[in-house]
Amino acid sequence: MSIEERRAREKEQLRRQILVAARELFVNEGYENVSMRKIANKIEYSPTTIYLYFKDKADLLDSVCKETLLNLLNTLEQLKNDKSDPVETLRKSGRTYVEFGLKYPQDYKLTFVIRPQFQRDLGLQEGSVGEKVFNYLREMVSECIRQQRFRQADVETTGQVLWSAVHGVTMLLIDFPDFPWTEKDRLIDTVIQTTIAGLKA
Amino acid sequence: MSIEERRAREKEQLRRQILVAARELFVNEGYENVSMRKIANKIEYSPTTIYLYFKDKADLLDSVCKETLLNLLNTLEQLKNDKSDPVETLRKSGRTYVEFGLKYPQDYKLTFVIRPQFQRDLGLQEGSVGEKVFNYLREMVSECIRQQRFRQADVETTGQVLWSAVHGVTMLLIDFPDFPWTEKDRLIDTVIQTTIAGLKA
DNA sequence: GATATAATATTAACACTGTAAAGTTAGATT
DNA sequence: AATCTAACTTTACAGTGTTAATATTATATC
Repeated sequence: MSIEERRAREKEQLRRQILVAARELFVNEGYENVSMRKIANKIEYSPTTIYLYFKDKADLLDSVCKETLLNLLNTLEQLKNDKSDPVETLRKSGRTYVEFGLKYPQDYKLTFVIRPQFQRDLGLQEGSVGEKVFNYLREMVSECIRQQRFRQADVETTGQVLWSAVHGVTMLLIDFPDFPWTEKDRLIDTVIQTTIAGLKA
Repeated sequence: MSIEERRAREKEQLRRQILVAARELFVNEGYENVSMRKIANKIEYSPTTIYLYFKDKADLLDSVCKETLLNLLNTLEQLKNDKSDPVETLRKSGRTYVEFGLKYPQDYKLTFVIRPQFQRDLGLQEGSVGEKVFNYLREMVSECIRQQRFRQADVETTGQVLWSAVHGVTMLLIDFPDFPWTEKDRLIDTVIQTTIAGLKA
């Protein structure tokens, strides 16, 4: 069995190698400026080898994005221990989300804009990482409502409102870096605080 | 001079023809699935003719997007007459913005996501249509603050917060059509009302 | 009306792209 | 040692954006 295991390990290694190369290129040069040949060159394999590990270029993108979502989830869940003030935790989560997007802007766009363009029916399938991220948000929100820190309202809608706000400011800051924004940190805080204030009212 | 005029007219006509064909294809098939050859076929000219009217494909996209912004601006400015309640007008403007985005989702994404990817330094140049759209928002917001219907705050920041909210919900609804959203109209209203409520607090 | 000139459109070509099919090679099994 | 099989490569196809050179057309001049 050892041989098979080693083979499986090697196969997994090459898969990861492709993934790492693809992410690096996607992030640095943009998805549509990266060709399968470029990725292949980077890992020193022939272009078509990639197709033995990934169905096509979109599938490769898909796998890269799943990793990104996992990173986001891990980053967020580090805040979960803080059980003191649910509203404060939610605020911090919002900041963390936006900061994640701005720290890896290309990854963020890949995941939340480019991927849905190539991958149809991406509507939070059972057990997906995307679902887990949204579940995190659900928990935070429902705790705020349970403790009556938020106006009594639908958890789903409230969560979606918050997501809209943080996604909006993240996307705008990424896509229009030359726009005369208010000082960035202040803008992000104001977006989050305003939304939270609106949910209390 | 009449001949020159006719020529200029004809030239303008073909330019428009290209623009119309490009918009239709971009909107129906997505920017990256549309080739210059496809556009050329549609207007029954050779592919390279397009290059006599537009610098390249990105320039063509740019022109299409400028038109889209002009449409958005016109749609919004129809609300300007309503001088009664500035907060109500702002709310309506928000709804109109989102509805515009959802009515022409591909145009919206082209303008607010794809274009910035190809066109660098798109930071609201003097006299641009984009600037006019943001000026519209500025006016609305500053009237709300002047009449003390909003908490005393920076007009710029407040405007940017509102833009974040409506852009966010628009993008999410476009990009994740299969997500289990709350009933769409209710979500849009809640996003806008929550943000406005937060700006009052 | 013939010819020169300018504007406009086309053809051919280049260096790419994603990907399918067929061919090759190295290692394990018999 | 022969065979089988998984992994990888070569070749090829139909398509891409774009440039340079060429051809066509319509106007202006003689």
